[in-house]
Amino acid sequence: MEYNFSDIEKKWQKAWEEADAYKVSNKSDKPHYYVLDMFPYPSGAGLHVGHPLGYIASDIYSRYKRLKGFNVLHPMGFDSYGLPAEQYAIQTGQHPEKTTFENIDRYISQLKKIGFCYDWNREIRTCDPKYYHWTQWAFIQMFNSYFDAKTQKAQPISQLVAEFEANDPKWATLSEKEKQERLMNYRIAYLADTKVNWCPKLGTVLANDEVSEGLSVRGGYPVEQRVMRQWCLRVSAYAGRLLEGLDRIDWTDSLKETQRNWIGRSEGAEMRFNVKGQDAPFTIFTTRADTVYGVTFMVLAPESEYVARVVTPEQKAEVEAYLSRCKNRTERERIADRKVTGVFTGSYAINPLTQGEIPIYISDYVLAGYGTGAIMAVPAHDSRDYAFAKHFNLPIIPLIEGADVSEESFDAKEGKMINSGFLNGMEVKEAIQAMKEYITNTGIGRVKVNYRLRDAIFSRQRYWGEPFPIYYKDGMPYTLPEECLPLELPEVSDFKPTETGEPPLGHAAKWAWDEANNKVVDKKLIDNKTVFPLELCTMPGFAGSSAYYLRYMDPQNDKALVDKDVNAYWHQVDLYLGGSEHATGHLIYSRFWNKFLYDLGYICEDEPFKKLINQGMIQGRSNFVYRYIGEGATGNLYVSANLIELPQYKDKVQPIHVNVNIVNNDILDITAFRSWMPEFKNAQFVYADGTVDEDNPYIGAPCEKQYMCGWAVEKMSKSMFNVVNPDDVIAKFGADTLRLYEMFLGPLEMSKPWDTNGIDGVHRFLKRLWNMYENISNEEPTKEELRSLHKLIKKITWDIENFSYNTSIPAFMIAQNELSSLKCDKRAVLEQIAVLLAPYAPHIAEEAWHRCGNETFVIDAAWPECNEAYLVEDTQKYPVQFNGKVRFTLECAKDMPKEEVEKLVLAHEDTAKYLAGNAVKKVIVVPGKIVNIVMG
RNA sequence: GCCCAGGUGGCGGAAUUGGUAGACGCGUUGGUCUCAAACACCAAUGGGAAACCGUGCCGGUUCGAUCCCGGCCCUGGGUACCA
Repeated sequence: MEYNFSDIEKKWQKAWEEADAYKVSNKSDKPHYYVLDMFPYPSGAGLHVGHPLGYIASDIYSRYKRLKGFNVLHPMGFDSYGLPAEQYAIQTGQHPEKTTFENIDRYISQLKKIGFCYDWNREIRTCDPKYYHWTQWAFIQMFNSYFDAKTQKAQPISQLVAEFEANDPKWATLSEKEKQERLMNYRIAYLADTKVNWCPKLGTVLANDEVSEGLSVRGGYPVEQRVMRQWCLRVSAYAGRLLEGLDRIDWTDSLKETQRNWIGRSEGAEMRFNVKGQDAPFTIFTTRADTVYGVTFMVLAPESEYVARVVTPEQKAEVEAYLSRCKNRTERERIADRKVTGVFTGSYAINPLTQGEIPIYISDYVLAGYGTGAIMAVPAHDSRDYAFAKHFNLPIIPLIEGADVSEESFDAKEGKMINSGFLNGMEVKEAIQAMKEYITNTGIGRVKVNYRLRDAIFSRQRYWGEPFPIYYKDGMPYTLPEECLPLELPEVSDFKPTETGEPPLGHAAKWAWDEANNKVVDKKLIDNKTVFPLELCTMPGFAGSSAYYLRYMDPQNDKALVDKDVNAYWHQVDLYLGGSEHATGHLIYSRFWNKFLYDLGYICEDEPFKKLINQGMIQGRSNFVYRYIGEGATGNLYVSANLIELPQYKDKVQPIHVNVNIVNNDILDITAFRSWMPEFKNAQFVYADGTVDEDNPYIGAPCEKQYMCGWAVEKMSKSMFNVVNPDDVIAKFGADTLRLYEMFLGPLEMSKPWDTNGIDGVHRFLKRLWNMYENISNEEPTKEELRSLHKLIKKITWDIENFSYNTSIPAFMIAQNELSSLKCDKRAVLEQIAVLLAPYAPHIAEEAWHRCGNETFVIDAAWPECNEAYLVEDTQKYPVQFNGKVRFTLECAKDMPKEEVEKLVLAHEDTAKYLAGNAVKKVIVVPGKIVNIVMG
C-alpha cells in the first residue's frame, strides 16, 4: 500500500476543522499551559520555508503538552500594521487594508497546510478595531498614570494631583493649561519636544531600535536628528525593574545579556562644578569619581542647555559656527567620520577639590541624551578624552602609579592612586568609594545610577497604524472617554503627507471630536469650543504587538482587554518562541507594557513570558553557474563547479545565481535552465567530466552529462533566487515530511541554511513507517519489541522536554528499523508509536492511530509512560581498558553491583599483568560504562 | 573595541557534558531487481598499506578530555563615542 501523504493530510485537516479539534476552553480542570509564537507581519512575499521553523517547534511542544494532560493555549494572529503595506499604498493607491487582508489570507492558507494545532477561533489582527480598541485603551491608561519613584510603580495621575493639591500651595493658582503642562512631566504616555530619528524618505520618526547605523531598519533610508513634539512612553522609568526582572525568567543567557546591555545600568556620581565668575554651577555624571584630581578640561554636548550660559561674547561666533556644523551632520556622517572636533567656550570651571581653573569645551563626542550631557574630562584615564586632549594640546595628568600615558590613556580600573590628594595610595576601587563618600558629605555631588535605556518615541507620521484617542483643546491633549473606543481609523483621500507637511490623517475629512456629543465629526466643524481637532499621528508598530499575548486569552471580550478571572487562569505565556532580533524592541516594550498593566492591577503577572526560546534563522542556500569570461569568451559558456579551480578556468569565470528550484543535489536541470531566462536559451556547458558541447544540444535527446553548480549560504531572498516555498515542499513530500525535515536540519536555536538535499531520507523513513501499519495483529508484543518501544518513549520524552527535536528523528528511524527487522505488527506497539509521532507528524500519526482501531483523535490520547524495566538487558558488556586502551570485553549480569564487577575484573588480573606487564594499581568501574584498569 | 554564541568526515549534524568520537541522514562507491531508467532494497564509506593519527591551534589537569583550566586563531550575531 502506497503512502499517499496528500490524501491523508487533506483528510485529517478537514476532519480536525469540522470537529474543531483544537478549540481551547478557558474553563478546565486540567493544568494550564500557554505556548506562543511571535506573530508574523504578513508580508506580500508569503511564507518561505524559514518562517515555519519556530511554529513547528512550538506546535510539537503544544501537542506534547496536550498529550501529557494539559489544557494548552496555542493561538496565532497577525501583526498587521506596518510600513510595507503603506508604502505599497502610496505607490499604487491601493488601500493598505486590502493588501494586508490578502496577505493574511495567503498566510492562513499556507499555515493551515502545515497542520498546526492553532485554535483559529482566537485569531487576532492588530489592525482590527475590536483589537486596537485595547491598544488605545492601554494608551489612555498610560496617559492617566505616572511612575511613582518611591514605590517604583505606576499610579493613577489623580493621586499625584491630590498630592499637589495638598502639599503645593502654588498648584491652586495655576491655570488649567499650566496644570496640564506640569502633569505632562509625569505622565507615562506624554508629549514632549525631543530629539528624534527623522526619516525623510519614509516621512516619519523612528524608534531607536528601528534605526541601525544611521539608516532605517526597514528600507535602509538615511535618518537624521530633529527636534519634534512627539508622544513618548516613559519606558526609562521602568529601567530598574526591567533589569531586575530578568533574574526571575527563564530566557537564554545571551538574550538576557543583550537586554542588560540595552538597559545599560551604570553606577556613578553626579558632581557640581562652579563656573568662574558665575553663581550657577553645572552638573556632570561620572563613573570615575576617583579621577577628579586629573580633570584638565570639561566638555558639553552641543545640544546641552549649559552651552548658552557659558559661552563668552568673544567666543560666540566660533561656537555658533561649530553648533551649526554639528546640526547639519546626519547621524550617519557623524558615525562614519570620527575626527576629533570641538570648540572652546571661553569659560572656565572650578575644580571643587583643587580649586584649579579648567577650560570648558563643546564637542559632539559628548551625548546630550546620556547622563547630564556634560562631562569632566580625564585624559590620562579615558581614551576619548585623551584623543581630545592631544588634539587641543591640553594637559594630561596621570593618576595611577606606573601608568604610561605618553602614547595612550590607561582606562583600566586598577592600580594605586597618585597625584590625588587624600586618595593617594588607595586602590582605584577604594578611591571611587572614598570619593563618593567625600562628595556626598561635602555636598559637592551625590551617588547616582544612570541607565542607557531611553523613553520610546510613540508617534508615527503615517496612516496605517492605530489612531491616538486624543484631541487637542487649548494646545493641550485630552483623551477620549473610554466608552467611545475604539476610535476607528478614518478613510483618507491620499496616503501621502499633506502639502502643509501634516501626517496623512490630515487628509481625512471626518476627523474632529465633538466633545459634547462624544463623537467624531467633520473637520470643518472645528471651532475649538465644542469641536476640537483630533491627533493626526498614529501609533508605531510595537503598539499593537506589546500586549497581544493577553488578548489571545480572551479575544472576544468587549468589556476588557482580558477578563480578570480568565487572566488568573492562564497567568502568562509559559513558552514563547521567536527570533532574537526582537531582543531590544518588542521584548523590551512588551515587558514594559505588561509591568504597567500589572501595576494598575489589570493582570496578575509582572513578567509576560516565563520561558523564551530563540529559534535560529534559516538562511538561504544559493546555487551558482559559472560563466566563462576568459579568452575567446562568447558569454554563453558555463563551466561546471568542480572544474573552476583548474588553471584554464581559474579567475576566468563569473558566478551567476541560478534558481535553486531547478537544481537538484547541486546538479543543474539543463533543460529547465535554458528555458528559465532568455539569456540562457542557447547556453553551452563544460560538464563535470570536462567535455564541452560542440553544437548546441538544446534540440535533440536530453543530455546525460551533468553540470555541477556551486553553492553558498546567503540570506533567503528573491534576488538570490534561493527562496523555497513550503507549499512546493508540501506538494512534493507532504506536510509531515516538511515538519520532520525542518526539525532534522539541526538544533532549534542555531542558524542554519535550508538545504533541500536530504529531505528524501526523512520522506523514505515515513514511507517505511507507513508500511508497518498495513496488517496489524492483536498479539502480545515480545520483549525485544517492548524494549525498542520503551527506549523510544524515553528518548522522545527527553527530547521534547529539552527542545532537542533534531535528535528525535534518528531515534524514530532506529526504532522503525529495529521493529521492522523484528517484523513487529503488534497493535500495542504500533499504537504507542503513533502517539509518540503525533507531535512531529500529526497527519500520518492520526491515520496510523485510526488504523489501530481508535475512534478518537490521536491528540486526545495519553502520552505513553516509559517502563524502565523493559530497558534492562540481561547481560552487559564491559569493554575493559588498561591505561585507556581497550584490551578485552567482560560480560556480566546487567544489575551486578559495582563491587562484583570490580572483583570480576580483578579476577582477570593475570591477563592484565600478562598484557601490560605491570601490577594493577586502580580499577575504575562506572556502571553501564567502561571498566578502566590503571597499571602501576 | 566590547558582549554573546560557535568551530567535529565530502555535507547537515550525534555523543543528554569526563568513559569505545563520528549516531542518524545526505552524498559517493559496489551490488540486487529491471530490456533499460527511475523507485526500492543490501553492503561499504574519517585518514593511513600498517603501526597508528584524528573533534580550530598551543599548553595544562586526569588512568582517561569534543567536554574542565590557561593562552591564541577563525566564523556568525548583537552593540557602539553611554563618561
